[in-house]
Amino acid sequence: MGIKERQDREKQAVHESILTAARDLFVAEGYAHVSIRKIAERIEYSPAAIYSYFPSKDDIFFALAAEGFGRLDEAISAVPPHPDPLTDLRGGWWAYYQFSKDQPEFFHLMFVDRSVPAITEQWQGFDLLQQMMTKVAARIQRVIDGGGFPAALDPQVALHVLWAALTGPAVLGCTCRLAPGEDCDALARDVLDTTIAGLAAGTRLTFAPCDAQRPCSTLASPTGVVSHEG
Amino acid sequence: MGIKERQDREKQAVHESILTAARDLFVAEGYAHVSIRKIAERIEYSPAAIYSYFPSKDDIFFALAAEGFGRLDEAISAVPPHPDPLTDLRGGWWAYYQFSKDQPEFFHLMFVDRSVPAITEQWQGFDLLQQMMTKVAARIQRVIDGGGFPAALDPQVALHVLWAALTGPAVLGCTCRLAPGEDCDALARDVLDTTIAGLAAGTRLTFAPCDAQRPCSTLASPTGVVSHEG
DNA sequence: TTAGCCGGCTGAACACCGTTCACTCACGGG
DNA sequence: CCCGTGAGTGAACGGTGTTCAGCCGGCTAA
Repeated sequence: MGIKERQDREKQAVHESILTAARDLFVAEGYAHVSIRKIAERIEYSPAAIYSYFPSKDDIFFALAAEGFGRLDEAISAVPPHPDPLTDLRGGWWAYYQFSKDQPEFFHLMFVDRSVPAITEQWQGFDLLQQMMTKVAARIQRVIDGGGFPAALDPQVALHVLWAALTGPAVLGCTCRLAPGEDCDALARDVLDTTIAGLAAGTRLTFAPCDAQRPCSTLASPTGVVSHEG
Repeated sequence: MGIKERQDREKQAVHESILTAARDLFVAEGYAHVSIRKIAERIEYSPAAIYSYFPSKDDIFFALAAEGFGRLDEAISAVPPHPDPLTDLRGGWWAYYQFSKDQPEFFHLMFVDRSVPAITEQWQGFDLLQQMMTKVAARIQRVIDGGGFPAALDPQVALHVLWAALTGPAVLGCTCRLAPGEDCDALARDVLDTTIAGLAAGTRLTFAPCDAQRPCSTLASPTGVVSHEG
């Protein structure tokens, strides 16, 4: 009896079409111009129908954010490895910055936006983000092993410092906070090189990272709850 | 005949009360929760009345952003000068980061928000921003003169690198992109120290700043750009 | 084959939003 | 004193996210 299966497939197809419509609108016109009614019009359903697939508009954007991490991971993974660990690390971070230019709406949603509370509330729950961090930490470790960074440097700390520093030019770029004509790429490159140089110089660092191995607080909220239904 | 003067004063008072109401709502509930109707209710006028004082809601937020630059300038100026130029510079940038924590809504509006086009369109028109940049450039010059930074370092470039780098942790902090329990202050401190160390190390920089003295008419042409990105 | 149920979907509505506009009416100028 | 001006209003327009009663077609059970 394949009826149930067919129905499930049909449901899944509509679910997917909602995300596709949202994504298309989102990329083309930006987060602010995506509305439930526009999505509904695209998929030729009534606005109310969407609510049997997603509990709220926010959940659609949460799903898009999750997809964004996949895209970012792909973009970073697409960089060919370089034999020199430092150049390799640099390439990975440059891909992160490039992502903010190539997919500004995704970048903004993932790393800047405040209007989708679920994204910040479930920040720890983005597995791909955690995996990317692990991969980058490994690259940093290789630099340390190669003598490019001090042996005392904690890869997790360096990761956060690089991430934070490079997020700056990415944000200034995608929110148009540079003078017209100023080259955001050059600024990002300078920030990246300067940060790498600073790390190499063995600056004393104070940040205490949190990760699965090293949970850093009792504040760890259970979260959960998001039922994308099934 | 003080009638005109009184009328002007009254108009000015209402104008001011609109900004006050908007600011109070804005700081208390965030940009997203400020509406013309709520402002109108606070000042006990009809929503339509506001439109004879501001052409649109965006213009109210533009005015608040301009005010924000005043607040930021005050915050930075309030840091007592330090005899050591590098410590002095560090203190100024720390005040910038602290501003993002003390006035997150203002910071977001000024440096992150994309929903008020006027802010980015008139970015160059914020005199206080230009003045702040000039002041910071002077502080950087003092560090250079004191030997803390290489003589070849362009203060304007260093300014942009520091600004961009430090904006990163500020954004990650005020958009809740760190794990709960992770210390954003420590991260900001590390980014600041790392960036300063990187600048001191004499990293070759490529950014071409624009300012009144050095308008960058033609799009800055990066010389010999590396291609990690492909 | 048919009766009945189940659930996906719709239309209408609610409570908001920014903005516009015809209108009122108190006030000041002549 | 009368009239014009302009500040302020109420109502409306078109939009938003979201909810809900009810319809109806397809599936299941008899």
